[in-house]
Amino acid sequence: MPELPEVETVRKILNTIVPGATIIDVIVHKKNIIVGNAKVFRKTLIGQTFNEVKRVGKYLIFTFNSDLVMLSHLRMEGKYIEVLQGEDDSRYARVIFVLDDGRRLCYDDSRQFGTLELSTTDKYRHTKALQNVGPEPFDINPLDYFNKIKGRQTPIKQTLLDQKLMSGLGNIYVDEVLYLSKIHPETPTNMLGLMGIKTLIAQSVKVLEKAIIAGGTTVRTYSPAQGVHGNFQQQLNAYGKAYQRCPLCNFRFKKIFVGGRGTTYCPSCQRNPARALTIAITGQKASGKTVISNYLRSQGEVVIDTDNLAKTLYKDIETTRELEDILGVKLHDNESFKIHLLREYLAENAHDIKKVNDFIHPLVKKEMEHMIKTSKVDKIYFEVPLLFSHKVYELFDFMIGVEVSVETQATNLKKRGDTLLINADAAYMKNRHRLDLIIVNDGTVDQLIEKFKAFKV
DNA sequence: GTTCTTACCTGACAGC
DNA sequence: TGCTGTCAGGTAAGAA
Repeated sequence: MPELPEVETVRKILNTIVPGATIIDVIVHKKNIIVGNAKVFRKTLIGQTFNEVKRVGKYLIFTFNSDLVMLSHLRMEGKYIEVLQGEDDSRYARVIFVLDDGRRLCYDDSRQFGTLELSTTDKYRHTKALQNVGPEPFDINPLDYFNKIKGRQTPIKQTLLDQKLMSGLGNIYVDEVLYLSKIHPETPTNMLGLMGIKTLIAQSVKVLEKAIIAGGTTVRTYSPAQGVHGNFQQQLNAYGKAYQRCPLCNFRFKKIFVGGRGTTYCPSCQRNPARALTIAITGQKASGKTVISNYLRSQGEVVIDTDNLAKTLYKDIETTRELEDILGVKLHDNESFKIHLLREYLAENAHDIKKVNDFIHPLVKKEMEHMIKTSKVDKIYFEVPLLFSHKVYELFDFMIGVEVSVETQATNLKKRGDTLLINADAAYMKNRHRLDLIIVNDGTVDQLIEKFKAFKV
């Protein structure tokens, strides 16, 4: 994903390849890459000799031995590949510049998000594209930036990604900057003071400078050019580290979505001042979750039981009617929902349990989100047996799992005459690597509580 | 003016 | 094995 350091790396490579070369033909395989008329684009470029390649934000600025300028944005997958005489064009060559010395410069872009646009030396700064490019962190005046953004309520991550306000940061580096600044990505922008903004700009400069020296970052499908790999991925602290341990606090990095972007942060180092800390208590069936919940309540903590939340949903006639339609079976008697009818149906039609879960769990998740958003306390616990269903775990900063031996579990289940239809243990076992703390409940209730007390946030 | 949503596009990968 | 759905994310455009 080309952000400022990757674009700078591409610029440096291009300056060793293109200056002095004259374009004798332009082959446009995909017209949608070109801003404006592709025929005019081709005709204008033929006969032009490349000069220096410059950069503004994430735009490459190709100059020529004339007043012509070509603006190139790589977007997601764009790259330039030099092809020597006799070699094949690159796999996703969308626009090919045929040079007078037999080489070909391929603009390669599998996803075709990139753009190429012609302008002139005196006009390109005023094109619509560059009008939307704000100052880079190296040049920005912190007070000006602060004054522009201080009224915004959007998460700071989205503000930092807004190229009009400040250019250069993309999804990878913004996570790094926020982690190093110890600022939660969802912190409302207007909750950060001038000092916070100054910290973010200073860290942006540091991160981008280091990344430029390392030649950018090579992740997933992106590398700056064929055979060229940046090394900054080895220095990444947060990006791509979801559910690994934070080296500073040993809690696990979490992954959430901010403005639709995958976001990794450390919930312990990066606290969100705008909402309560969220802690999930999950575990195998009959493992002792409720014992911990009751202990927390006795200590004055707020603990929400998600099983009860689900039961509340069954009191809403619109919800139960919808469930009735989904299953195609009668669940009401005298306009009143009867849970025993659902239980009886599922006992005989176990394959429909998934249908019920797919309907109920998202509703429970939504209700939980609402509770977190509107909560006035600074810490809120949820007892969540099905934490790993429908990505409910994304709601939590911290997660604790309680486990028991098979024998103890069997004894506990027998004691309470358990008739649960839903088996959560498989999902739990598959996802337990995401948990911050696993408590093995192999002793007395007091011993279980003592083990839980080791968890401190 | 701000905020949110959708579209652009295709390869990689997980899950069934 | 093959199919389907989801995710990756920079930016523009339009709606709210």
